Amino acid sequence: MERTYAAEVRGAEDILVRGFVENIRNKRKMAFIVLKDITGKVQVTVEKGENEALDAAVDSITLDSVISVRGKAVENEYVKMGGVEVLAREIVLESVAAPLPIDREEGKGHEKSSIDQRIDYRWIDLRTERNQLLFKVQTVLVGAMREYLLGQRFMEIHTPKLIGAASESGADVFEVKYFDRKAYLAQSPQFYKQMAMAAGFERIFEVGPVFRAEKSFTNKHTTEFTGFDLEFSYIDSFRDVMKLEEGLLTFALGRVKEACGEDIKRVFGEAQEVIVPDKPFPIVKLAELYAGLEEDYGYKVPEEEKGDLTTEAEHLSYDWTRKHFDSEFLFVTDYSAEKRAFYHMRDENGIPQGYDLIWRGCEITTGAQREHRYDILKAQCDEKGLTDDVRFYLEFFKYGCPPHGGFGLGVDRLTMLLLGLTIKEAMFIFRGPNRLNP
RNA sequence: GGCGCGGUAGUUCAGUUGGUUAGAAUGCCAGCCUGUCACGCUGGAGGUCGAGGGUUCGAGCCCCUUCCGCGUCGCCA
Repeated sequence: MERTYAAEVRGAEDILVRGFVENIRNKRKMAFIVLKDITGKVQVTVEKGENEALDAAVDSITLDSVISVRGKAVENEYVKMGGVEVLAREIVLESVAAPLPIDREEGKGHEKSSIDQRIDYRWIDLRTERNQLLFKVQTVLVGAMREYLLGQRFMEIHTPKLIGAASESGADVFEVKYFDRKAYLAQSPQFYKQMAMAAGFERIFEVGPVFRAEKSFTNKHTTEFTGFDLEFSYIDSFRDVMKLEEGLLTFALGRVKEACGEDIKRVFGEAQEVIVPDKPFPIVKLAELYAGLEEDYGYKVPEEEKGDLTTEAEHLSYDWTRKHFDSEFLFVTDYSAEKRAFYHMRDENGIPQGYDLIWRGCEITTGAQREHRYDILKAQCDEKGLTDDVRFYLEFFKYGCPPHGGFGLGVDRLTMLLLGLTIKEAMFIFRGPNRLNP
């Protein structure tokens, strides 16, 4: 018999619902079971004393067991939850759950277990409506971004994550054993994205894992995350890259609001409003941002930090951006060349032609026009002392390569900020310096 | 790596100046209860107080060592 989803139960003579037992109120003559599946919840009602097998099943059900229930669906205004119930004729206990080792939700007189404890039993934690909505939102978000790009002649590619040379800096990559040699986990698809440009692909993107061997302990860092990277050719300036990202995010947020905006507010709180930008994102130079923060909040950057954005400034920028531009997004440009990657193009004054995008006070993107002229690129590479490490990469630019640029966007950070969470809460499974399981 | 904080029932937490048998809520188990919906009521089980050492008549509490974890900064997406 075909299964009916909990949210779709209406009056019916014979129906089958299947799911987890979210709650059970087992009384003398009656039992009420709240069954939950991916769509929602429905009450299963059992009139006891008529069917021994049924009574026995009810008595052995524990919280979070998995059951299949056949019965009659009746619309009944006395049922607070959904106004409909399934009067059970048969209950099959598919799987019995032992008492749960964590509390997923706040209950009477207690908080839910800490996120770290919940991650130990993440599969149980993920059963909540809240967490399942999170991944629905992420699916809509990434799906919309893909749709947007496919509509603009982008191709989706998949670059290797197992690489032979420690790229970019060499310090923050994971080393793995590769037969009798060493290999490394890709800390960015950067070089391969650019190789695709040299290959004449013109416009590509990739959604895939990125590994960073950094002992970062913050609520927005993880050692493995999902990067949304793109790169495209024949641009005139890094402003073209910013323009594209602005269009992409505006489109994707529109889709998220449409599909999940109300659910997000209901589940994650009224304050979690999805705001679809309705005008261009403001753009400021890093020095201008610091001047603004000093003026409005008395924030002074330490001299040695001036070329980069500090965490405190990043947080302050949220309020500052809303106040001055009525925007949640902020493009920041004109970082110092020492702090930026060697492959960023620089102008005649040595200013990197790139940007960071800050959303709700958190960096979500670094983008730039890339240096595609071999001689200049090699010189910038020499300056950072990386030439030996990236010899293969430099080859990409020797045999013809269009001007191009692109950016990398953190999918997990995007999700986290969208729902007002920390990185640990926003990821399917968090990975950190002290966390390699489950 | 720097700085800060913390480890007490399955879970979330209390635990007074060092003083009998370490408490509560929730969960779990048993019993009662025709319609509950955070169901209710009664009873019960459940602890090497992270580990080791020390001070003391006496340590969950004070001291030392050690392990584990978290927060935050730097780093970045």
